Amino acid sequence: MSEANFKTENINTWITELNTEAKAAISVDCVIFGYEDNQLKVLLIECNMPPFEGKLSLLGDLVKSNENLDEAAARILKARTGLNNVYLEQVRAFGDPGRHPLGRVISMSYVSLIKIQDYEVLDIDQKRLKWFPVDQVEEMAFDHAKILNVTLNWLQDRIKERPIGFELLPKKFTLIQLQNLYEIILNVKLDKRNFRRKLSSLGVLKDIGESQKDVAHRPAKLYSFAENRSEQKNGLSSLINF
Amino acid sequence: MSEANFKTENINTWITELNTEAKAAISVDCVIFGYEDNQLKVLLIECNMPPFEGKLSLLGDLVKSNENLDEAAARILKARTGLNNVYLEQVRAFGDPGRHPLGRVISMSYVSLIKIQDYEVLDIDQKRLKWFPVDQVEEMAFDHAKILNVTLNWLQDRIKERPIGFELLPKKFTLIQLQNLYEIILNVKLDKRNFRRKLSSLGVLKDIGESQKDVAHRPAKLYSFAENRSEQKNGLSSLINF
DNA sequence: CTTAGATAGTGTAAATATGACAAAAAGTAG
DNA sequence: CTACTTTTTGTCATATTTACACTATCTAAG
Repeated sequence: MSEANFKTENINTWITELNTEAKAAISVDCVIFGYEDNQLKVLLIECNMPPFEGKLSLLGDLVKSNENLDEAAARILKARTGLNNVYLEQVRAFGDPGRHPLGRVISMSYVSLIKIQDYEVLDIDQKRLKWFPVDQVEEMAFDHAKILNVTLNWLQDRIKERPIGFELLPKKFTLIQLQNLYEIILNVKLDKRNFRRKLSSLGVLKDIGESQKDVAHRPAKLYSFAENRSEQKNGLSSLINF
Repeated sequence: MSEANFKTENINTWITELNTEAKAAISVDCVIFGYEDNQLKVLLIECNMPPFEGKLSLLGDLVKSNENLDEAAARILKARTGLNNVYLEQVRAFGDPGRHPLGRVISMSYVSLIKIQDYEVLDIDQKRLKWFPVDQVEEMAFDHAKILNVTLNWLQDRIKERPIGFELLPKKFTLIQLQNLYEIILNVKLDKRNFRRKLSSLGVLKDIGESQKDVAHRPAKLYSFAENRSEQKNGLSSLINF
């Protein structure tokens, strides 16, 4: 019986354990993605905690005692971007002992997708907060490089299955913008005509009858995202042809 | 500034917070699935902690201070089933305040798929441990009904994308068994010929040249799972025709 | 040995989805 | 009105999916 401590089904031992060795701090780290200049970017802050001074860090905070995990993530997101009601979802928990130099901290990573244009600079920490292209992020604090990596892989999987790419674009976007977004996030080259055919069969695009302005060529039509859960049968997997 | 506590980037406040309100107990709850008698079953234990005495509970334990989350899950699984090296994956974290009557406990749910025939009864707690068909689980302790529900949905999504159904069957199985498994987990009716064609195109089935014994009819051929990551392009989604 | 009973195993044709591919249309700038 | 840039659109060959029913193989009973 050294393998597992079944005393934990005894209430007194539970109480004891709950108050001693098993306690840890709980945090949430938000991986906030944006899309700008044909690049997938992530919002990071310069860390000032030893031994990671100067390294980049995800936006995280401890979870408050009266708060659930989703609420904590929403609070962090709101505080950093000023945004409410944006795409926000838990990815998974990271809890290696030793992942935090000050003690045991279990962190839930959340992914958020925001329309970068809607983002208000709330950089109360004097310029320590910046968008970084995901493929140009150098060293990170804690295990945040791993968290970012896992979360990015998660996003790549998810965007193939569900129509969430829109969350990263302005409310009105062109089909080329949308295609570029997919090409960049998935690191593939897509066929324009096939991409459009697939998308229109999904029925989530709404032609809003407007066009681009101020471009020195034929303006592209603008679309918006119409939630329309009709034909999600095959997801978007087949957008991809290598 | 009332929205988020940015003092957490100050090391002294971090240390303070890490040692006061933000601490919580960390646990892992394993949702251990098995498949038997044409039913998807989950291994549960009768809870003896007030106020949930007599209710059913997932198999969980506190995470030890020197242990990471995956290790904790593997330990619990080993202790309860005697099994090592089986399918085990983190699903997500549950951390509502108040989810545990004795204080704040953050729990990571893990899903495990086991070949129920390999399971050794390690019921040191006198018969409180039992397999329950997932659709016949009545009241559960804590928020375990929610955890079970989320995890089951996760399994249903995942089994459509990756060839993990095998994990629930004996090493040698028939195609009909495999089809039944999918039908029951996904709650759909599948076409025998289409199911087989799709599966053989995936290239993960190995005909082991044996057949069923002791059946009063034509015996079915036995197959085993051959890890063969060739053609996972479309997953198994198209197994399904409604 | 024959037959009945039970379940396993197999093929094909029609519809749909995919992948590869290029020319015409719509605007701006000079 | 011409040159330039970028958007938009269709078709055909191939692959995949769906719908559908009969034959093969074994045991058991007579």
